[in-house]
Amino acid sequence: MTPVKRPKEVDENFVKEKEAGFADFIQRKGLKTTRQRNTIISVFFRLRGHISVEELLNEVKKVNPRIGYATVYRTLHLLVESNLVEERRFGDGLARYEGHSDVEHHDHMICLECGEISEFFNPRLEALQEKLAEENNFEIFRHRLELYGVCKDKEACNKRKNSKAAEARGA
Amino acid sequence: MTPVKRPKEVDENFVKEKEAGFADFIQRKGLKTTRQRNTIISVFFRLRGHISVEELLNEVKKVNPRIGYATVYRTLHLLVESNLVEERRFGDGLARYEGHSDVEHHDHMICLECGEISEFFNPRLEALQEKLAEENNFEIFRHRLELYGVCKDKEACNKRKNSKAAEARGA
DNA sequence: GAAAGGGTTGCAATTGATTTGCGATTCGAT
DNA sequence: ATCGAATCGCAAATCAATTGCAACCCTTTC
Repeated sequence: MTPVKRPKEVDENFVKEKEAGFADFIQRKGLKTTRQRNTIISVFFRLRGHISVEELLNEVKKVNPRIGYATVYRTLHLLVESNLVEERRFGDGLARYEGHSDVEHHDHMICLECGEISEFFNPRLEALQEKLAEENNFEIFRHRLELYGVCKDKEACNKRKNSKAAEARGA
Repeated sequence: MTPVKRPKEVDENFVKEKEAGFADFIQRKGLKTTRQRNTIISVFFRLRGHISVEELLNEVKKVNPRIGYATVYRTLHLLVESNLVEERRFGDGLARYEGHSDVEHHDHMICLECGEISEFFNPRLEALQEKLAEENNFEIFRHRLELYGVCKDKEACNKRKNSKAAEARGA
């Protein structure tokens, strides 16, 4: 298995690249650059993990409190359309967004106890999927694989669960 | 690849088994058998494929027009809780339900053109997932794999797409 | 560098799926 | 048949997400 590691610190080059990519997209589409969009994407690409709209909006509001849900939603749609961001749904009923192409395609393992989402990538898995599609006369554009279960390391798992619970009470 | 085949005809034994399983569950939980629940599960297990709540309600209303959304939703939740039915979401924003354990666990290929959902199962894929989880110190309870793409058989694909479009106009 | 045209924003209202409150009804153990 | 609890049906509420619209702000043009 190849666990996917995300950089720990904000990579300014990465952010710049994304911002440039978005500017390109905006231009190609004949849309406009705006203060709000800049704020949103700048904040978004400095976050890591699987961001919900609410989480993103909270961060965005720290920069510009007048930005509301609608603009965040609309900008996120543009980001998805521009292929700079992927939308995911893990069954808790709300969409999460992930800046990708830094870490290449990957799949997810979701712990039902502590909520930890780990990412992994395995070329044999990918190859096998291609093979199966081939046999079924099907062409894969993208796929989604999610493993739901629990961490075997109960100690670490409980720690995460508790810190999450504390967070929920506190905030 | 092992495509999963569903029986073409309603299998009365299968339906009976499911009904019995549900009765068991209801009893264990100290809940009650009701006319509505009986109707809903009887109708549900005679349908095949990935049923949306609306589809199910339509069918149910043919038997008892007074049954409404709430009861169907509530019954479906019980069915999921009892493990007789699986809930799935394919990204079109509405839940679909599938009676399972007739056809064992399987994954999905979804054509983005014609909407066809095919099912498949591959033991190597399953084994590989287990292996990856093992290496990551993770225990899998369940997983979800969806391949999104297009049928290579354009003719069949278009036919399905058109018949679906016609249906939408007609109904 | 002002005006024009069109995309964008923020807010509130809307949608669409799903859930819930509640009075009326039905179930099932006694 | 009776009684308490579970269930139903409906309408109202919820929740995430979308949309209508008047005010606003980019960009291009002159």
